[in-house]
Amino acid sequence: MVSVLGYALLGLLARAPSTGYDLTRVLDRDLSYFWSARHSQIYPELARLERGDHVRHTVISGAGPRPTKRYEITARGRDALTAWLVGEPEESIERNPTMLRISSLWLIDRAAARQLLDGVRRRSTDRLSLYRRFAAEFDAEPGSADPSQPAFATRATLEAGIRSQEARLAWCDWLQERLEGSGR
Amino acid sequence: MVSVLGYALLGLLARAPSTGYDLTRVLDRDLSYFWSARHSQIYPELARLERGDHVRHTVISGAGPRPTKRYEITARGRDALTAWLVGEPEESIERNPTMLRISSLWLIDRAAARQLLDGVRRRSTDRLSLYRRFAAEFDAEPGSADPSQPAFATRATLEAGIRSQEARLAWCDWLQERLEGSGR
DNA sequence: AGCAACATGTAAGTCGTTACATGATTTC
DNA sequence: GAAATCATGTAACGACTTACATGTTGCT
Repeated sequence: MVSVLGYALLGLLARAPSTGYDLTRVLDRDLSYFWSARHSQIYPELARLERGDHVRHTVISGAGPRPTKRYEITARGRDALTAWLVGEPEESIERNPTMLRISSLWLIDRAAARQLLDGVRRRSTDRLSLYRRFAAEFDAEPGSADPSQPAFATRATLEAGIRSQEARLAWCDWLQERLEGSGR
Repeated sequence: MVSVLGYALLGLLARAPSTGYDLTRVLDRDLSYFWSARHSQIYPELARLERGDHVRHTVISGAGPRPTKRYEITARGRDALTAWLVGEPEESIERNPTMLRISSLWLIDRAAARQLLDGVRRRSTDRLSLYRRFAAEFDAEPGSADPSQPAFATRATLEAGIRSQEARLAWCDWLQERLEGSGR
């Protein structure tokens, strides 16, 4: 039994062998816009994946107080990952704090509503420009057009992020018009 | 200290007094497309909100083995809710299993990729038609155009859902073209 | 010499899900 | 009279966050 976090780690390890620290940089610090995890979750999960023979490690030289471990995916791990990709999707339980706030928008006056909406718009704008910058970098590389390359998949997730933020910004305009339009 | 789930419950109770069972129907079964919770989480959370004087209950006649409790929001609860609405947003940690799958799309062949993408498209289409049906119902009512009515806020979240799904479907088309276009 | 980055682990606590438990009222 | 719905609670477990703990290497 592999958890979703386990599949996230397998997906990264299928791209390149990495240390737990490398994986943490991707999932905690960097561009973790569709999955995130802290190192305190990642290290135990790697140990569990190893117990299930989905990854294996070799000790390499490194700067930590403990032995530095370089993990790589096993054949069994790769099989489990590809089986999951086309398998039944988990019920994605949406938990969207922004929309939760919006659902109580009727409680506050127009000025407060504008403030709330401006915050949403600003964060969305920031996200969008970040994604567009990354997407441009990928488009400059050759691998991003080849479906068998990791860069292709990353570019696809970036496109989803871009379109999602564009849609949200258009929604902000729609809502603002409805707010201002009413003689409240 | 009120949790996000606490604010979700306060938001519902600000609309109408309810039993824990009523709240469960909304957050677990019904249209819980931006927040969800099970009854085992809701009942203890209501008790905690009551300890903090954010809600209060009165016992009414009902069909359960225990006394049926009708909760209503207090002035303090309403203040906490409106303060949260315009306060600092929590870091919304995106956890998107669909995009996690897509990020490993490069591992599988064209047929499997098409299968994965078709699943995404189908679920998105279903969601979209559901949201559109609900939105049409709201548009028929008068309150949905008045920003001080709960129906206005619900209609706004529905619009966000609609636009989000439309964007995802357009993204599916984009990705499919890029997949088929390459002579893989 | 000092600081940032490297590097891995555990512990305590919160949030959320699944399962256990119970029994009255309404509908067919 | 059987089944669905109403109605509230607890227990065990898994997922995730925050905090504790430690020490090396490389850069300035």
